[in-house]
Amino acid sequence: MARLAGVSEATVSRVLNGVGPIKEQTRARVMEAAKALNYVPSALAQGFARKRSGNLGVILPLLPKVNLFSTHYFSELLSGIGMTASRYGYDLLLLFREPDEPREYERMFQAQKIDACLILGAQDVEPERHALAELAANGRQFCLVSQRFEGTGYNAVDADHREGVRAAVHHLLDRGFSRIWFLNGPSSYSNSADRLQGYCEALHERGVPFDPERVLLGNYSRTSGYRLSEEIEGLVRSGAADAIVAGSDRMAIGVLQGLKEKGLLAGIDYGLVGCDDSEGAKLTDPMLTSIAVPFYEMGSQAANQILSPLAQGETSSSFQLKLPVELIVRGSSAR
Amino acid sequence: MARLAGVSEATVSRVLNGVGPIKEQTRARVMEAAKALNYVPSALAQGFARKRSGNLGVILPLLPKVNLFSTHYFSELLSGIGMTASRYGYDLLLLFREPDEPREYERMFQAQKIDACLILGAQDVEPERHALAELAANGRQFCLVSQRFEGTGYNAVDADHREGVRAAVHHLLDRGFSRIWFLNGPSSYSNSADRLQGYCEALHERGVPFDPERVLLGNYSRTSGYRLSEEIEGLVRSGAADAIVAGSDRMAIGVLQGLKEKGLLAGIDYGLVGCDDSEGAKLTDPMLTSIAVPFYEMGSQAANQILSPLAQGETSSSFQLKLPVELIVRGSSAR
DNA sequence: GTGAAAGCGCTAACAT
DNA sequence: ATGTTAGCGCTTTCAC
Repeated sequence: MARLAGVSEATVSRVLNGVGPIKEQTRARVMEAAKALNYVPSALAQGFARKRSGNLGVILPLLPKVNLFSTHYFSELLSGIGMTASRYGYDLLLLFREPDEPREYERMFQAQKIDACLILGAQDVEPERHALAELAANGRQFCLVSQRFEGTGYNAVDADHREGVRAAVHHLLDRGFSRIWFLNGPSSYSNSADRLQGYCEALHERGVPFDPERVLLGNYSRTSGYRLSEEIEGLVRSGAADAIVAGSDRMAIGVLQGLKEKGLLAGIDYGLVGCDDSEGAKLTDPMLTSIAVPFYEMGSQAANQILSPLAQGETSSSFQLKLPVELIVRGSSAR
Repeated sequence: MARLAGVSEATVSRVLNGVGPIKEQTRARVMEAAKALNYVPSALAQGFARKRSGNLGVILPLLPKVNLFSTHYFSELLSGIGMTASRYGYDLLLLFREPDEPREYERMFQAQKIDACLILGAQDVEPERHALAELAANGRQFCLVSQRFEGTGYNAVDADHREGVRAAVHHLLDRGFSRIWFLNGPSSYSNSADRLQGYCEALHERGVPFDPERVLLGNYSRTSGYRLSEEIEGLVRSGAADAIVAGSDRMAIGVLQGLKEKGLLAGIDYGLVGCDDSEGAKLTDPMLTSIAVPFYEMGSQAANQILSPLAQGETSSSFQLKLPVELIVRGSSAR
């Protein structure tokens, strides 16, 4: 060890960790020795001694063949999380949640693999609720990203999907569309409920009665949108619908492609808006009007909220953030 | 500890690790106690004792605003790596490489944060070569994914890009295109050289002389393809080019969109093929003919090759895998 | 087949 | 301001 090089023992620890008072001279001597020996402390031993791993767990669903969420979603989120975590000296431990396996979040804490965790793509289903309750019961630090659980007070960072869809509907109404349908995703995602609420709210604000018949259900995939385009064609041709707001770009793109095959063009024959402003939104023809979500920022904030108290040894208070979204107008909602 | 519940001490360790001989009776007693106490061994202490972290490092470039690689690429790769790693009881430690920071790969080994690592998106530049040489010098287990370094013998898993582009060129020639240009990416990626070679090879096989003038240079982004579409328009209109093979779907899509704005349609006015068969390939109109790369499989194999010896305590031999790709024909190369 | 004991490399009281 | 010492929770010789 660097003890040979220097003269002391625990002092090395103090110097390297910047703890306690140290004479500038010895500090210099230690640093020098460390450099000379190219000394790198073992994070393993360190963690063991201070009972923390220095890892932030990131739990994410195993996307079998790309579904539900756009991959864009994950990579942006991960980058945001990673950048912020590294600022606090934390590393990311990636944990894939396999579809049917039990969710053993608590286990990772017990094993001391992670000091805290962020949960992406959670769903409001029983096993999930149970796993989260277990974490909460043990006082674990965790934060849900893009999903909230009513009546729990769990930490969460989300985007303001309600407001996004509200803006989208207003936009369509402003453009002269009046029979707007809403294509939503599964209700196990709180996002879905949020968007539906935004849809209703906007209609209400403009004096348009809400008609539950005008809500369709997909599963967030492009295929589900494509499949529904059959039904939607009829609606558009009969005049029952003149615009669609879809809960994801993927579904919107499915609709756009399906209707195009049937001779109906987005932005001309009907208005179309997606959600998430994924990369795909710029690839369709016409390009897709969509609601941009600050994924990077969400990841960054979630990591910050969780890590900042941990790093300072402070006790953390619960938080629920809702970040603003932005309507990006493109050709699919022209007229 | 479970020692109270059972009767022994080190025996618990033996039972839980399935090491050494143990009477079936005691084994049962220990297991029972473990279950009763809901005992989960500390991976931290375990790692400390046996000097290994149980983590597989995954190094990836911080994609600032999505570039070079499609995000599809990373999520597929990560899933493949994650699945395989979990089979070996390893967790993934994600390490973002910031653009200009020194690449401190070796440091993560010294700190014992990881036992081995996979490097994604490496480039053939000096700092990278240096960092890798350092790893090799210290006998670290690592594997490059989607990048090779000539004359080094480093472990690598790659796709057969040469063969992919070769197939693409043959396909275009078969379809009656004859003045095929190639839009390549930066030469710091071995992929780029591979693809160029496939391009030359195919032309050669069909008796078409290779003309270096017909090679354009982009940076793998959609924008770079879009920008080049200006030049390409001229080539197509003058008859100097009637088809393009691009080194990435992103560049191909940029070209497709740019030329469409100028009134030239892929699959009608010219042939177009991309690489990677990303999600975007199915979103353009016409859809993009592309070369499918088995990213998931590549990740899975890389993890397997690295982890399998580690887990068995065997010594590992070096490997260079090249997985097959598949040409997916769609509208952009019709005629 | 199972205990006993040493020790992995560091941190954190406690002394000085 | 710095040295001493006792572990952190496991694995692993080495005896029995």
